[in-house]
Amino acid sequence: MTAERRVTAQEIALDALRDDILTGVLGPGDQVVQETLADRYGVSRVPLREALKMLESEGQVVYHPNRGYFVAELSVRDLEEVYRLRKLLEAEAIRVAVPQLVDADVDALADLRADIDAAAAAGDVMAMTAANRRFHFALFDAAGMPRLSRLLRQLWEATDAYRALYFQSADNRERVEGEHAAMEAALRARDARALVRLHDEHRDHSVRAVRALLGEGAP
Amino acid sequence: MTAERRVTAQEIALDALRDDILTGVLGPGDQVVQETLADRYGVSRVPLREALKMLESEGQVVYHPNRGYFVAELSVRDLEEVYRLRKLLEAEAIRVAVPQLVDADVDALADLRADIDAAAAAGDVMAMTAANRRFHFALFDAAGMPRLSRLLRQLWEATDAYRALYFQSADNRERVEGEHAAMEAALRARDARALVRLHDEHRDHSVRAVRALLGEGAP
DNA sequence: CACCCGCAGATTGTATCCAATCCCCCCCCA
DNA sequence: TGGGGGGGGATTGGATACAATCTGCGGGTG
Repeated sequence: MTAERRVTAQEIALDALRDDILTGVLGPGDQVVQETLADRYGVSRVPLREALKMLESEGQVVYHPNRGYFVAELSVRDLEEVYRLRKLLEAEAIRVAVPQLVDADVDALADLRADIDAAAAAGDVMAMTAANRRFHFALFDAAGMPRLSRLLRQLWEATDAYRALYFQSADNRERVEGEHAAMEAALRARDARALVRLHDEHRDHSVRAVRALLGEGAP
Repeated sequence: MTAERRVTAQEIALDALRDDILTGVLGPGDQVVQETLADRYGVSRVPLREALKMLESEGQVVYHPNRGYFVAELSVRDLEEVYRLRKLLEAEAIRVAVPQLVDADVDALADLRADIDAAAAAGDVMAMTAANRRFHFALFDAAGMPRLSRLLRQLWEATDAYRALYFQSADNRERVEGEHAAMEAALRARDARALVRLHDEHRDHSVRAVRALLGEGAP
């Protein structure tokens, strides 16, 4: 099912929208002007609107009938809620996944972690955020709970617009590198409890940074 | 925002689709033939497809490019996952909500509970499932965590196609009535721990019943 | 007899077109 | 001066039309 080839314009539009939101081309609060974007993506408005409906039900955009779609803005309150839910659900994913990991899984995770560091070294923030996501979700997906993965993806995407900013600070990138190394050690030790704790700290750092970003952004 | 009047065809289509899935007019595994349904709902295929995209990202239908949309089928494994996630998230909602409840909230919840019993007494299964949902979500929503509410709604909707069947048994209806009464008592006592436990038992009963339904359904 | 090619009907995917709605600015009037 | 219409342009909402794709079936072929 996941192996279905994608050629539809809706998929193109969905990917392009996600990318524009992630990279800040579409910033929080911006209206999504359908004709403009459809032209830019080389599709018509119908598949673009279908893509927007998916983003709407994920909470990445909000819809006002007859007025259009707007990139969702996160309040500090929203942000806290997202991270609180992530804490709950990621802990569950980790507790389920860790006992099932075989050595090959751990090695694969190590490779993914290396990708993050490589992207960081190359100074490619976009590649780094993408690799970062692959690393974390490889672990979450290992729980074998597809709905849980889906919910987590939604929660991560809700803060996509802010995550790229987070990684632009060299300080943050460095700290993340260290945290990921610690995670890998816990993985090798199959220490779920430690891994959960490391994730909690990891999130605490990033929520603090993003909260600061929100603080400036909102007058 | 929630107060926006809805007149768009997409909303009509979305409601109609949800209803058809809930009532079993569209059963698990059925293909959603767009033209047929669009005609039945009195809309064109464009807004119908937008509604389908929302259901897709909620997991109520699955999409195969160039083949169409199909009502999602739940495996026993899916079912267990949905209930496991509900357990986790509902416990969180309850723990947050209960300390914030004022007497008026509890009275409102009692009224909603009365609605369920009234519908049950009238033998109106559809009204009962609707009232049941209002009762539970009034509590969850009281946590003041809109994203949590949204995730819970998605999880509930994933089993909508099976919930109606559950309530068709008089045994189940009777047990649920007793469980709800116990919940109300715990609410009045502001006893979150007891309320969480009652919800866990409540879910255990229904997951068992739905699992039995799935067992027959899948040869 | 199994296989595969290809056609016809059905269904989906998307572009285009037009109607409905909204937003904003300007004008009018008290 | 302030408030209340009321266009007009911009934008969205939706229906239709057509192209692309899939599915099922029949016939030919090894």
